[in-house]
Amino acid sequence: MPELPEVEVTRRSFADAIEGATVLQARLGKPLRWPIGLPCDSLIGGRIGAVTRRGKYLWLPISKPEATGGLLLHLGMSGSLAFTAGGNSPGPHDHFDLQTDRGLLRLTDPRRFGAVVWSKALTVAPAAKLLAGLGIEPFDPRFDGTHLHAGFSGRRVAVKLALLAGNIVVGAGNIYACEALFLAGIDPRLPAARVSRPRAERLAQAVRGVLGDALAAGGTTLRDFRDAHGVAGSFQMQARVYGREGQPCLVCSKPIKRITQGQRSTFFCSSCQKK
DNA sequence: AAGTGGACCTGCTAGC
DNA sequence: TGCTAGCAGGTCCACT
Repeated sequence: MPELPEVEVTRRSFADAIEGATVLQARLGKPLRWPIGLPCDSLIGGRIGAVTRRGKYLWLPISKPEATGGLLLHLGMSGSLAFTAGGNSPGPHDHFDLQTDRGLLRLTDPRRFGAVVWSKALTVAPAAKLLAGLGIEPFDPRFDGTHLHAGFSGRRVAVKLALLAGNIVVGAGNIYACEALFLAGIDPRLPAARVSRPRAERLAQAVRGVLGDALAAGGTTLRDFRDAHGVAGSFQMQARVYGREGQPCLVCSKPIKRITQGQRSTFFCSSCQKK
């Protein structure tokens, strides 16, 4: 589900409300991607700080007199967070609850590719290791065509896969990588190293543009994405290529193609996107 | 080092 | 109606 816009929309939808709350109870459901790394009960009494985001991870600082640290959250493919008054008993896909004096933060994640991991700080293990390979934030002013071009140099992989890898720039998952390449007019199969400087500049702008548009639209809701208050996103209405196999390109009317790259679907217009 | 493919897990849909 | 194959928003890890 969640690429950078969905994670950021989620963050914004509950960060202010939960900041300063005190943990009353915590509960785990079925195992997620990694063990949380501490007994849930030891979170009780902790005070929640300002929620931040790095790539597709959220960081929820929790401090106690005797222990300070936080929870690093990832929504995987199918995760979402809800922040509610509470009272509902957990369903079969609710795998983490953080009951606070201001409401219940609940992670729902059917496929359980998501994660909730305790770390004493972002700068130490295990958080530091998980964040170590991440590329630059797309809204960082230092992210531009020069940065992309440098990251692509020497890479023979297809540009789509280089974008998706997240070690050059974070945040563009399968939907937004397809969309950005369409907007930049670049064939997703082009080897990354063969993207020229000017095209890298266009691509950087396209990545930032599409992620920004998606953020403004509240993210993409293909099936089940909701923010922490249950609000769906609407960017799927604006998608130019993703999920549109066989439908006419909005620019040239030729049918959108679907191919497989790295065992994932890529949607593109073979007429508008050039090698 | 970079590239490739498998792994994790569940649910939904299309097709027979 | 029921079964099966294929697909899904992510990313880590082992292997070449």
